Amino acid sequence: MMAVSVNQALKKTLRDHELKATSQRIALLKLLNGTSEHFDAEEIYFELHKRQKNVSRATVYRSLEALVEQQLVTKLDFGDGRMRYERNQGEDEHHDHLICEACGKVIEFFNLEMEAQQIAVCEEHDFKPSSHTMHIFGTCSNCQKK
Amino acid sequence: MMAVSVNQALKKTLRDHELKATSQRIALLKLLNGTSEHFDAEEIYFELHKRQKNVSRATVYRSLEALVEQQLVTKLDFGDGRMRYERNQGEDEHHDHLICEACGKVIEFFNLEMEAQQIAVCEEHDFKPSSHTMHIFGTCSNCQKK
DNA sequence: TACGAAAATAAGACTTATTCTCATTTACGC
DNA sequence: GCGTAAATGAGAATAAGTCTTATTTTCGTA
Repeated sequence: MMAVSVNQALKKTLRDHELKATSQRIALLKLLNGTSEHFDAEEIYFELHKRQKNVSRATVYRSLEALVEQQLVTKLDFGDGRMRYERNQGEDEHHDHLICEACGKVIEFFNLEMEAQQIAVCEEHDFKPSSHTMHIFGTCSNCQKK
Repeated sequence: MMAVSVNQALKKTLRDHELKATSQRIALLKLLNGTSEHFDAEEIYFELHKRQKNVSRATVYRSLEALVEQQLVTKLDFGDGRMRYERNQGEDEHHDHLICEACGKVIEFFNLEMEAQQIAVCEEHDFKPSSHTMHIFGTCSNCQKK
């Protein structure tokens, strides 16, 4: 059935990144794969248990770390004291975030001009960038009306 | 002597912002005022003690919170698990940061075009911004040579 | 200048996200 | 199928930051 080949694909993805294909990592990837939410570690732990995958908290953290290192997952810091995680879809799926302080909603955006300016700033300072965070905090359309 | 009038000025600053001018807050402002470093709470605690101001940790956190709320101080999150603080110099001293992952050096920059793009993105999404973080991580000029 | 209410502080207990330890289990090349 | 290196589980440990409560301080008013 379907599930088998999905698992096979995830196994291959993991192995292609020099990670052992443990059932825990497969479950974790599958979870992040199937959502646009930005889960934190505790939510991931809870969601996996809901799906009968009793992965330990330590493994959640360790696996996420490994996946982030392999750039299969991105670690996000929205400034509220815990990290969030999102699946990297393709090669060039980079985006930034608008974060609503009222309802927690996260809007993803990409702005080429902004990226270009970042590169320009780095060049000015002879700085070699490896990553960046661009988060705009404020109030979303919906929450402004309330 | 000099120190008196500096203290008087800081007292006025605090009172102008509806904060009681306690010796702890004055010492804290004076510390941040006199440095371009981005101290974390523990460093501030340590520096104050070095200067014979035995402010408690709780007060360091509470005072910083009050100063941030009054926009006298900016709270920065460089993603390493603790918050940093910097004095706001004037009204329009906003800037972003290049952070060297090798030596920890922080380079401040301001890019008008980038700020303009941020506003444009917000308008596109009918999003009302209150603040943003733009941090570029990478390797500084010096560390690239090593 | 002294008084008193409200606010701020000190000290340390507490919380919460994350990391570490170590005994046990699992993946996977042979 | 075997052996070894890597991964996991369970819970202890850590660390940044918050909370509690008794005490002290600020500052408007007398």
